[in-house]
Amino acid sequence: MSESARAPSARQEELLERAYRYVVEHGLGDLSLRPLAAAIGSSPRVLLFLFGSKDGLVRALLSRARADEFAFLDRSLHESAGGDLASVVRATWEWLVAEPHRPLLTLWLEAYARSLTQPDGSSAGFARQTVDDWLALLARAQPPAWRDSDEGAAERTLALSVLRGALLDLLATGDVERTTAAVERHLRRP
Amino acid sequence: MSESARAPSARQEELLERAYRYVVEHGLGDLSLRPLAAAIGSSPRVLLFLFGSKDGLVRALLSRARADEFAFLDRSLHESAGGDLASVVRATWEWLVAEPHRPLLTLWLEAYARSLTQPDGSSAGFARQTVDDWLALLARAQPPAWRDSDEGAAERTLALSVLRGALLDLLATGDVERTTAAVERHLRRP
DNA sequence: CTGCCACTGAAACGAGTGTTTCAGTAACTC
DNA sequence: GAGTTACTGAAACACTCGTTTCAGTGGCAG
Repeated sequence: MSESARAPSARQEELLERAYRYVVEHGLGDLSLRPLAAAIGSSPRVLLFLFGSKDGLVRALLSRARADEFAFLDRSLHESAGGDLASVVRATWEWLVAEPHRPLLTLWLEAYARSLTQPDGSSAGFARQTVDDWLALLARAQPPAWRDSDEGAAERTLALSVLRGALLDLLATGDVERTTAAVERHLRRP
Repeated sequence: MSESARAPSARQEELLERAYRYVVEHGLGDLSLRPLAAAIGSSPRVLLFLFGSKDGLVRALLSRARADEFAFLDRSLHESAGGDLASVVRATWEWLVAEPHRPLLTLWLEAYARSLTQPDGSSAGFARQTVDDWLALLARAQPPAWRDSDEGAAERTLALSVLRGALLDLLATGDVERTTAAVERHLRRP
């Protein structure tokens, strides 16, 4: 009856944190319990005990990744409180372009692709959720009247597309200058 | 000495074609020789004989996928020959948004993420190559003088970002109207 | 001291993996 | 007919996988 994922214990949070750092480095694709356990000083037995199954562990890791995303979302929302859409986009791009975030963003993309490939797997809904979350964030930076119009929806969808499209380019080429210039070019037209 | 991937034989092309159709449906992530072979009326032995290894097969599949991409690239280039950047982008989006292409584009995204996660794996360079190919296509739709400037590079990088960002949104939400409106919104400003 | 509880180690289980070995079969060349 | 070439089937090999079984820890409550 035990051995499932109830309220997270202290040990569970600690191991999740270490596993998360491991996954950000190595990706989700060929994640395997034995190498992971060895790297973070644990054992498959314990991971299975704490998270119920490998699937449960992956779910926990993904939700941990979303926590990172949320943390930035909140920070970005407060920093540019009252700012217009352009300033939110600019602040977001600055965060995306920072080198230390690169592995995290690669993991994010992997989870995104995963949730599309296997809609019923451990990463189900991941892609859909991030789209909704970010659109909601951008909506808050729009004037309330404009926000509810179709054109307002198109405007923030476009803003999100520019950010994510440029991110795809950045992750593949590493070309900060060109991708930043593209984002700036988008922003310099009202 | 034999059993490697030399000049593609007739049988090899036939099986590659069937395997490709299988992979477009099932993804690359948990591709496995025995189920694949069973589905396309072959055997692991034969696939290994014809492609040398599973890695060789995956490489062949990815290059087959790129052939699909190239086919569209060429068609798009001829159809809108002499057209401006906006018309090329519009034609491309029409192709991306067509329902039958959805599984292919999901596979494309999976390969893209793969090549970022494991830069030395079977899909090495995939992301980088598609970015370069598409940027080159868009460049041909720009006036020769403008094309070589930094602003020209930023303009086509932005165009590509809009297309791929909107594609990410489309694949996750399936919302054709909103994503199309976003692309159109981008196009309606010179 | 007793019982409970969260946690852990060692080893095994059964299934699935890519790959290899061995033994062919059909077709085409000389 | 002999030899070469391209292809194929059945079975085994050596592994890794997630998961389970069994047998414990150490700590804290009654």
